[in-house]
Parts: sequence; structure tokens; C-alpha cells
Amino acid sequence: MAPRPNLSDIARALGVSSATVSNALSGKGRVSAQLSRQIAEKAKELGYVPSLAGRALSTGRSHVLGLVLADIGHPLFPQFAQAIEQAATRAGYGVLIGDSRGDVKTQTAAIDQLIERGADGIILVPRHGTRIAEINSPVAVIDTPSTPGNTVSADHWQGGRLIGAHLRDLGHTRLAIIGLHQDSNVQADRIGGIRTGFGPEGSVRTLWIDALEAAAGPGCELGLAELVRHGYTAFAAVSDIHALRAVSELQRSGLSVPAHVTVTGFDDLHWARSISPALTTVRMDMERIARLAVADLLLQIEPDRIAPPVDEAARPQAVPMELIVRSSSASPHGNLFPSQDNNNTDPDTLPSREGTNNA
Amino acid sequence: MAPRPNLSDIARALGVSSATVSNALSGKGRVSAQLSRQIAEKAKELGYVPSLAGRALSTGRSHVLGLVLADIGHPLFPQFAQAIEQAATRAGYGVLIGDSRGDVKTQTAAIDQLIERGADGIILVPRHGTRIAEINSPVAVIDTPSTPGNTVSADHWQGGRLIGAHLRDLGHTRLAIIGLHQDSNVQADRIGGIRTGFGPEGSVRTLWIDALEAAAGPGCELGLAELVRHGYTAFAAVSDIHALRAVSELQRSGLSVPAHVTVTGFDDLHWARSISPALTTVRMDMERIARLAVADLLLQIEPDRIAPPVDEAARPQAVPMELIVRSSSASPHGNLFPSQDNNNTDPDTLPSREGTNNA
DNA sequence: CAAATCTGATTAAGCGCTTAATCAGACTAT
DNA sequence: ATAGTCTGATTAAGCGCTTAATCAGATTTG
Repeated sequence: MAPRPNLSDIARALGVSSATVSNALSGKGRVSAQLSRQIAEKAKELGYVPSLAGRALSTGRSHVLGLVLADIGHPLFPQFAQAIEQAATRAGYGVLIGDSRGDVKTQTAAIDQLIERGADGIILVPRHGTRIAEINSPVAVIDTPSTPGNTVSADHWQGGRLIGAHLRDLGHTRLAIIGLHQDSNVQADRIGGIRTGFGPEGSVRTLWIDALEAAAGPGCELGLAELVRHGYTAFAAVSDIHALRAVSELQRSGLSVPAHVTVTGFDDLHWARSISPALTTVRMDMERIARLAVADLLLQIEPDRIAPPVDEAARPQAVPMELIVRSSSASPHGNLFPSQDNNNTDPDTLPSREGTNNA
Repeated sequence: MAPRPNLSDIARALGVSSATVSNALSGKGRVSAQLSRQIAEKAKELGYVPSLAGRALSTGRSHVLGLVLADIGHPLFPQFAQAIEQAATRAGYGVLIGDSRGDVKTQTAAIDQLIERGADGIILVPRHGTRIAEINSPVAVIDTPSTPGNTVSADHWQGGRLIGAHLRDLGHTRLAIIGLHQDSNVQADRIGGIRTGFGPEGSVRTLWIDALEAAAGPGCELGLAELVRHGYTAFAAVSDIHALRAVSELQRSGLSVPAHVTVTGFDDLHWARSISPALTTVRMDMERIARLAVADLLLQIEPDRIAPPVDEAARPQAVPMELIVRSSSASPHGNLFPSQDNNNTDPDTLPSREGTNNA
């Protein structure tokens, strides 16, 4: 296979200098319109493809962005990656991935690695506890507005408000929020938002899966049916995953969603629309977040770039989330357990623990 | 911030030539042990990091692999990405991602892009219909053994056999397989495997979600309860996603999994263990597949590399899948509808269509 | 002891591109 | 007519690294 043509091949074929070819192709120096056209033609004819390595060496810019995620295993990662890849490609950048395998130390290592590989900047979706300041390179952080150093992210709090208000508007008064663990800014924001949106009248409590599992083992029952008996008509999970688990558990308890109980999620994961009942949830505008993050990075990398389109100019830190009402939420009518503390339910309707999962 | 030191900085500091430094650091030329040590020390002291761009330009190898997926949005992508990233990192390579957004044309474009970016090779998880031959670069294809040109992949057929045999062993005799669409090699293999594993005695039929949705709209009911009435006791989905949907629909119909019906999935997605009932499924050995794919690629890129570890030497095309039995599968005892064609069920136990999803 | 060999280092060229500096010629302006 | 401007191109250096070729000196060899 023939080695790929380079600048001088074109130059030689046209009897000009390679600098002229470079100028013509990049539109930088002074080249007559006609020569410029000829060069462009010849380049296409020869199938010229600029060597990024050569360019990188010469300019000091690789046109590659590093994407580091706290945990590649996170179900939201695909959406992130896709959106970032798209935004980067549009800006003429490639995306190099790094994985921190959930570990903060590995994360730093991953970032260093990407920088060594020549990444011009890093997009970081951090694990809680990262010291962003230590990074010696342009960085855009996607976390949550309340985190210091956050560059751009979904407005998790506002998303929570959307959910809270939705539930209140449906007429729910007792709400249980399902969270994973306490030390996550994102979750804290979401929960804060839910509480705010739900309003001060209703009564709200929060369940921490972490704590429950620490006691009863991973995958254990969350005891939601019990809460329903105590008058809780709505469960707002801090992630679709937990919502799914909740729906699942409730249905196994003989409760129907949303006829008996309402369940909502967060993030609109891939399958949220295809389970039944389809999940009411809240979605981030990944596209927008990705575009903003990349735009911010480019601004750091090449400050004198062509001004970004107006719509980006605003560059809000917090991108609004969107409520997606599907069929897992409804008014709390026809509740199976209208009176509180009704413990004498038909055991057939509320089978206890049958089929708990222990692989 | 001080510009990063380069080879000649080290050379100057030690009063030697930069070639010597290069040789010492790469262990290639002839350098005395002592000088070599000094150089290594000085390098560390100055915080020297080799410029990949320089090296790439000089050697023609970027030490970057391109990862192209049919659809980054696919829920399995994280696992892929993570495994590949790991395998690549171990071999000293970075991973550049490309997304074909499900489109074959975009896919070709994505590959070209990565090559232009200097990727030394491509790992491709293709969309059905890709012309692999057209790729002008080392490629490793991860698809399914029955696809010509496949480099390495999970043994989907064998995985299917695992599922089929598991269901037969449990005592099921009527099985419905749930697939998405017909023109997928992977699905075809999985289904073929399931049928084979289930054996010729049982009766098996296949449901295509695609077809059903074309008729009744996306997210529609699959009519599984109806099948249960006709004596089907097991549903083997070709993906955890569809299994989830099946479980969900069955539970809403008042059927208990696995007490009444068995459901199995495929792929062991992230949440498969945390729904209830936890999903019986089959998992690919991503780690292994990724290692083999990367190893194969490296063999094409640098044929005279150090021989790979023995365990890789075998380099099977098809990596066995592993059956993961959880709680969604059980013997078909206590079926709610033991007799076939029992249509007179309590409507309360089988609510029809309430809460179908239309956002 | 001269010739051959080895060792440990240096020189120099080149990878493909960018870009500042330069230059020749043509065109204004005085 | 002569100095000053513009235009359209060229020259040349350099980005950081690798590597073949070279070389000086020390060590072996017949």
C-alpha cells in the first residue's frame, strides 16, 4: 500500500513550495485564489490527509480531548460519551477516554495519563472528593451546580423541584424519597429540590438504600409496602435504577403502579420508557451540557477561537432538566390502604419475601 | 507554567547527547549501565514526560487505538469501553472513541476519522451490514462468531445453549423467546443456541418486538399473559432489556416471577442483579474479549512484539459465556394457569392495559 | 605490535507540519 | 523616476523524538 501523501507531495506535483500548500489548505498565509483552488484539487486528487501527529508536534495542540468518568460503569455514561463525542467532533476534536474505575487515586492517574497522551483538555465527570485544582491542564467539570469548581451540569435541584411539584400537583401528601447514600452532591441536590418542589405542607422522609443494604444485605427489600401501609402514596427515587427497584418491589407486593402507588425516577435511562409502567422521570439535556462543556474547554485552550454561536454565549452553569411524565405517576386515588396502620391485609395480596434475590 | 522538559533538557543537564538519553530511556542503543541510571534519575527529577506527538511523528505509530461502536448509546457500551480501555492501557495504548450513531455510513466516516486522527488500529463493534474489507487499517471486529470477518467475540450461540438447557433442566416445556428484530446475527445466534439448548422435545416460539411495535406502537404490551394462558411457562429474552420489559409486564398482569413464570435475559446489564426478582441471565467475559481483541490488533500493528502470554496464545474466536442463575428462573410449578386456554381469570388479577405508557 | 573487534557514545538526518522572516515583482504615490 | 506598499510566493527553522551511520578509544587477537 502506498504511503499516504504529504504536503510536499502536493507541493512537488504542483511545483510550489510546501509552505504555500500549507497556507492554502489552512487559509492562513497569502495565496492567490487560483493557486489555492489548484492546491485544493490536487490534495483531493491525491487523497491527502493531514498528519495530525505532524501538526500536533508543530503547534503543540493535539486536538484531542480527554474524557474522564468517575465510573465508566455508570448507566448514564453512554449518553455522556455520545454527547461529548458529538460535541467534540463538531469542534474538530477527538475524544480519548480514561477510566478511573471508581477510585479517586486512579482517577488522578487517568487524568495524568490523558495529559501525557497529549490531550489538550480534560472533561471530567468526577467522583466525589476529587481535587480539581491539582489538574495542570484545562478542565471542564460536569458535576452539579453546588459543587465548587463545577463548570456546567444539569440543574439537579431544579429537576428535583420538577418532580416534587409534579407529585404535589397530583395530590400526594406523603412522600418517601429513595436515595443511595448521603455523601453525593448530586443526590443531595436532587433531594433538596424534591423537598422544595413538594412544598412544606406534605410530609417527606428519605430512605437510604445504602443503610438498608448495610443491614439486610445487597438487593434486600426496601420495605416499601410497609411505608404504603403508613400512608405513603409516592416514592421519588433519585435515579431510575432505584425507581425500577421500587416499582419491582411494590408490584411484587401486589401493589399496582400507578393505580395504588406513584413512583418516579431520575435521569431517563435508556429503558425507562420501555418498562411497564413507563417511568415518570426527569432528564438532563446532555447535548447542551456536552456542548457547553466542550465550548468552555475550547475557550480555555484556544481563547481566540471564532466566537461561539449566540445560543451558547449565555453559558449558564446549570442546564435545566426536563420533566417526563409517563405512566408511573398518578393521583393517589383508590389507594389499596386508605387508612394508615392497616396491617391486616390479605397475605396473598402481599406475599412476603417470596423470591427475594440471592444469586 | 514552565514548559515541559524534553530529551535535550535532560541531555544538556547531564552533558550528553539527546540521542543517548533517548537510547537510555528506551533501552535500545548501547548505553553504559551507570549513565543509564543517571539519565533515568535526571528524567524523574525533571519530571520528564515523553512527547507522544514527537514520538508518533518519528515512528509513525501513535499508540492509540480507535474504538468504534455501532451505537454508543447501547447499554453494553460501558462494559465494552471499560474493558477495552483497560486492555489497551495495559498494552500502552490509548483509546479514541468514535460513534456511528447506528448508521452504517456514519460508521465508515467515524472509522476514517479515527484513522486520520492517527489511530494505529480500530476495534469495531459493527452494525450489521458493515463492509469490513473496506477499512484500510488494522481492525479487530467484535461481533459474533458466525459473522465472517469476526475477530473475537462472545459465543452467543453457546450462551443461548446455556439458557436453553437451564430452562429445560428446570422442567419447562413451552418456551417463548423474545427477540427484537430478525436481521441481527447476534440475536440469531442467541436464539439458535437457546433452541438447541432447550432441545427438540419442548415447543418453542419466537416473538419479535419489532413486529409487535410496528403494529401496536412503541412500548406496547407484548401480550405475554396471553401466552401464559396458552401454557408458556418460560420467556427467554435476547437481552436483559427485553427481559426487564417482560418481567414488568407479567408482574403487572398479576403474575409472579418466578413463582408463576420464568424470565431470563442476556448480557447481565448493570441493573440485572438489582431488580426484583434479580435476573437470571448470561454474561460475556468482556475482559477476555477485550484482551484478545487488543492482542490481535497489536499483532497486526507490531508483528514483532513480545510474544503474548501463553493464556492468550490459544486465541479462540469465540469466548464462552457464563450462565448467571438468579431468582427470575424456577421450575414451572404452581403455575397460575395450569390448564391451557383458561380465559376466565379474575379481571382484578389480570388488569388489562391500565397504565400503558404514552408519554 | 598492528589489525580486528567491541563498547559507549555522538552526529546528523528525517518524520510532516507550521510560521516568522524574507524576497521578488508589480503597483501606487509623490 | 524613485521611494514606498502590496501581493504572492519562498526559505528556513523548529516542534521532540528516533535511528542509522559514524567515530574515538579501549580491548582483544594472531
